[in-house]
Formats: sequence, structure tokens, C-alpha cells
Amino acid sequence: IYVGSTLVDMYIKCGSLSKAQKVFHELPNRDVVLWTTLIAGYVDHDRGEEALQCVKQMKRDGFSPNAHTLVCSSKACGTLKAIDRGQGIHTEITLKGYEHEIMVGNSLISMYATCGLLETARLLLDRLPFRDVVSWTAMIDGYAEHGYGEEALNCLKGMQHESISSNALTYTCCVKACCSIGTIEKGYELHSAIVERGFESDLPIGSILVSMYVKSGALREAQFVFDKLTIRDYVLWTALIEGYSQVGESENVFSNFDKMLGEGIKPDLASFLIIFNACNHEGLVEKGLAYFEAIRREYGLTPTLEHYTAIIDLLGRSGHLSKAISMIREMPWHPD
RNA sequence: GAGUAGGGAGGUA
Repeated sequence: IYVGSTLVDMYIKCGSLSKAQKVFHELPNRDVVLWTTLIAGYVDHDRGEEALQCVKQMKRDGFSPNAHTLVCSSKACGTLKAIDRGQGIHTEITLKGYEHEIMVGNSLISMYATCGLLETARLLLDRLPFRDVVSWTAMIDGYAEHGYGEEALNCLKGMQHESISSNALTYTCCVKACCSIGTIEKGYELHSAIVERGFESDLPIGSILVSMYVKSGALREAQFVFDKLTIRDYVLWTALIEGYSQVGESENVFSNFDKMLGEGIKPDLASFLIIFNACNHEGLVEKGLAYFEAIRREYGLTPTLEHYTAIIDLLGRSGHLSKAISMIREMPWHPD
């Protein structure tokens, strides 16, 4: 059974949930660890509903969830924004006396914060016997995500006051908080703290800084941050491209998109929306259609209804009405 | 042998 759990875990971490399920079902004996491994796998793959189903089934099979299982369950509720079921998990945690374990406490803070129950999250944070960088970061992210920038940044002070050192994840959430405050001064402050701490080469930090500067229209700063990063991925590129799109510099939208492709980085569906918008802006019907074709042919992605809407909009505005109508007909969905 | 926090998301017709 140890070998089985390890194998299930290995398949999950390689991204092969189906193989993990297969091994799981072929094992003659199951225990809490094995169940929890599979549940964690569902959560990891954003399949919260199946994770919770699995917990139910494990209970029916006579196993009682332990702290590990309950942490996974609360995470599942967080991703599902299912706070009602989340409260049930919380109750179970309290009944079993796990509430003061740091990882359990942190997962509850994160769940409530993600679901927007910020006061509850805060209460749990304050009541934890010991807080760590994860506790604070989860709280900061919750505040930031729901537009409470000031509160988020106060948490940064709070953790410094407790001599808990922040890390790159903490700063990412703080920069996110800055975006909701709307003044760029705090952003500059954080940016220099990030440079001081040596986090500027961190990819998520770079992406959110680019995005922060983009939102305040400071494209030069955004480009500056971008240029400091030697490892780039599609998220970072898209943040920059989005910036040029916002200020109407379509040439830079196209040139940066092509540069990204030139680096061998695969665009994702979101970046094509920005491209179509630029095409629309410039009236570039042929270019738009060429990119639309490329989505499937070159990148093996499936355009969504939004992509069709964007391209149909482009066709319609430029007077290609019959082509627009035939696009509507060829869509796999009912037009909205 | 299993568990907790972070990044980009078009248009608004």
C-alpha cells in the first residue's frame, strides 16, 4: 500500500490524473493516506468537486479524514468558492481538535479569504497561536483580491512587527494590493523593496509589476521591469502586450507578440484576444483572420466563444458581413 | 507514502 500511494502520488505530480485513478482503483487495500493522496490530486488539478466527492466516498468506506485530508478539503472549497461546505469542514476540524495546527489554520484562513469572508479569515489569523509567512500571505492575498489594499499592506507591517520575514509570494500579493489602492507611490516603494530583497527576477513578481505599471499607464516602467527578466513566459509577455494594447500602440502589440513567438513561447488563448482587439483597432481584417486560423493550426488551441465574438466584431465593423455571418454559422455554440 | 499562501485576461457592441 505504501508503494501504491507513492505511485499514485507520482502520477499526480506528473500530471496524469487518469493513471493515478487507475492505480488507485486497482489497489486491493486502501487507507487514509492513499485516499488523501488522490484527493490532493483532484485539488491540484482544479477538480474540487471530484475531490469533495472522493472525501464522501472515503467516509462511506469507513475512513475518517485526518488533518491532511481536511486541509485538502478546505482547499477544494476555496477553489470552488463553496463556503457553505467549507464551514462544514471547519466544524469538523474544530471537533477533531486540529484547528491549532499551523497548516490547518492556514488552509482555513486561505479558504475564507479566497471566498471573501475576510473578517472570519482575520479572526482565525489573530487567534492562531503562531502565525507564519503563509498565514499572513494568505490573508494579504484575500484582502488584495477583494479590493482592500490598505488592509493588505497593513498586514505586511503586521508581519514585520512579529519579525516574520516576507518572501516573494508575499510581495506578489502586496503588489496586487497596490493595484487596488490606485496610487503608484506605494507601488514604487514595494518595487524598490523587491529589488532590495533580490526578488526582481522572480517571474510572478515581474509579471505583476509589469501589470501594475500597465494599469497606471506607465509603459516605460513596465518595459523596464520586463527587460530585467531573462527568463520569460507567456504570462509575462502577455502582461506587456496588454500594456501596449491599452495605450493604443498596436505596432508594439504585434511586434512583441511576434517576438514572443520568436522566443518559442506558445501564446495562450487570452493573448489572442488582445491581438484581435489590436486588429480591430487598426482595421486589419486579413491579419486577424490569419491569427484566428493559427490558433488551431499552429498552436492546437480551441478558440472560445469570445474569440469568435472578437473576430466577428472585426469582420462586422469592416463591412465583411457575409463572412461574419458564415463565421457565426460555423461556431460550435449558439450565438450569444 | 499524503496536506497550507503568489503572476497576465479582449470588447461592452
